[in-house]
Amino acid sequence: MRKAERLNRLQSALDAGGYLRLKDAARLLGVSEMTVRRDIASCGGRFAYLGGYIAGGLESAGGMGYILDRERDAHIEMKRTACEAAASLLKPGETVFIDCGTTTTHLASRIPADSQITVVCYAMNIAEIVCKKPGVRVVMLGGLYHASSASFSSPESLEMLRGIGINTAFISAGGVHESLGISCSNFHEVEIKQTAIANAVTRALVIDSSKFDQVKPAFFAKLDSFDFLCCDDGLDAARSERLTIAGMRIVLA
Amino acid sequence: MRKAERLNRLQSALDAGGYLRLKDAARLLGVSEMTVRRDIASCGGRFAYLGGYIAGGLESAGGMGYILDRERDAHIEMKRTACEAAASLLKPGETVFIDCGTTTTHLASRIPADSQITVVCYAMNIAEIVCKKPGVRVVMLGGLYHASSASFSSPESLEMLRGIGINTAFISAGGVHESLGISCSNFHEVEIKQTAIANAVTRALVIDSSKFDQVKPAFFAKLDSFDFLCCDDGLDAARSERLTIAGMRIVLA
DNA sequence: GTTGCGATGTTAACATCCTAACATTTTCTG
DNA sequence: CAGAAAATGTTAGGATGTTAACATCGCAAC
Repeated sequence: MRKAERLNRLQSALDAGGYLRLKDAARLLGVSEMTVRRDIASCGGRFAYLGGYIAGGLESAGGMGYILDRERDAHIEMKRTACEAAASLLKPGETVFIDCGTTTTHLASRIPADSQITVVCYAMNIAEIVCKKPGVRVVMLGGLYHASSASFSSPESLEMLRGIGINTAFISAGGVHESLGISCSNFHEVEIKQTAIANAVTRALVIDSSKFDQVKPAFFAKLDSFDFLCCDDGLDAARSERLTIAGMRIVLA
Repeated sequence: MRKAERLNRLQSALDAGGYLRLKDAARLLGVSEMTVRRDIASCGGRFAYLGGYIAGGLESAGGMGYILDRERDAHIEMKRTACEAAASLLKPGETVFIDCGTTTTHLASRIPADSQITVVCYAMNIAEIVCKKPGVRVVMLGGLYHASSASFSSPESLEMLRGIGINTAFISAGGVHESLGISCSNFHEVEIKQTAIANAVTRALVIDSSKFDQVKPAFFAKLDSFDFLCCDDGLDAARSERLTIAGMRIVLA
C-alpha cells in the first residue's frame, strides 16, 4: 500500500524534529496537498497537524505525554512559580542536580544558556531542555527507561552519581507530609534522589503547594534532609512557620 | 518589563513539549492575540510560530539542530533507504544497539511500537524517538553530553554496555574506506561502538552510499568486523562485489 | 497637568487554510 | 476486459490566520 510508504517518509523527515509545510510535504511525497491531509487524518495522532504545518508526534517529552498534559493544566502556574523561586538559587559555574517530574522542567528552562552551569539529570524531559543550551554542560544518568516518569535508572548510574560533586540538588516530590516524610510515585527514583541529596552541599525541595499532606508509595527523605523549600505562594502562614522552625528556609518567587 | 515575563510564561508552558493555540496563549497571558503575535515576533526564533499555533524552540534533537538540518537535506532520502534495509534485520523480542548520528534516527522510527524490542542507545535524538514507543524497552547509556553528535559518554556507561547482550548492533559511520577502515567524527564514540560490536551476535553497518571512500578522524573498526551492510541503492556493482567477497552481506531496501 | 512615547487593543482587507462535494485515475476482481 | 471500489485530484465556499494601519491606554519626564 502506498499510503503507508508515504507516512513512513513523513515520519522519517519529522522524527529528527522540526516542521514541514503542507505544501513542501506534498512536493516531497509527489502527491497533492489533499492526499497528504487525508493520510495524516487517517492515522490519527501519529502526527500533529497545525495550521498548514506538520509536526512530529503530538506526545511530548519521553512518552508520558498524556499524563503530563492532564497534570500540567492543574498546577502549571504553581509549578512555574515554585521554579521561579528555585531558579534564584542557581549560580553561574556551579553543578546542580535536577530531579525528574513535571515540575522541574520549569526550572530547567530557566537555566541561562550562558551560565556555565553543569546539570546532572536522569529524565528525558529535563535532558531535552538542557541539552539545547549551548553554555550548559549536561551529565545524564542512564539506565532502563521508566515511562511513568520519563526517567532512567541503573546501578552504574548510581555509581556515576556518587562520583559527582553537587553544589545544589533540586529535588521534586509527589507528596510532602510533615511527620511521615517526603514521597514519590516510583520506587526506582528513591535511590537516585537519596544519593543526590547525600552528595549535595545544598539541598532544595521544589514543589507546588498542592503537594502538602499528600503521600505517595515511595518515601525517600524526611523534611530535615533539606535546606530550602522552593514553593509557590499557596503556602499558608502556619505551615510556613512550622517548616521554618524545623530548619527549612522558605524561598518564594 | 512585562513582555519578558509573558515570554517566560510561554516558555514554561511549551518547554515540556506540545503546542498552544494562539487563542489559548492570549487567554493564558491575559492579553490580546495581537500582543502575543508581537511578543513572539520580537524575540525571533525563541518560538516556532506555525499557522495559529505556538510551538517550543525550533531546534530539533538535542541541540545539534542546525548541523543536522543542513546535512539532512543532502542525503535524507539515501539515509531513509539505508534504514529501510536495516529495519528488515529487526526481529520481535530481540535486543538491538542503535548508534548515534543522523542516519540511525530513520531506523529508530521504523521500530514497531508493539515489537517488544529492547533498544540500547546513547544519543538524544535516538532516545527521543524510541522512548515514545510503548512496547519498546529502552536502555540509555548516559554520561557527559557531546552536542556535536547529541550523544553521551562515560566509563560507567561502557561498563553497563559490557553487561548487555545484544542480538544486533546497528552501527553508523562518517566514512567507510575499504583499506583504511571505518571512521567517525568524534573520539568519544569509538569505545562505545567497539564495545557494542564486541558484544553483538550480529553486526550491521548502516550507511548511505555517500560515505564510501570518506575518512573521518576517529577510526573504530575494519570492514571485517561487520556481518551486514545496510545501504541505499547508490552502491555500485564493483564495490558491492568486493564487499561481498570480503565477507559482508549486502542488504538493500 | 500635559506632553510624548511605547505598549497594547481594534478593525478591516487580504491571504491562507480547511472541508466537503464531485471528478478523475488507479487498482483489484471476476 | 468490464465494472466496482479505492485512492487521488480538483474545485469552491466558508472559516481561520495574517498583516498593516490606526485608536487607545498607561506611564514617565518635564
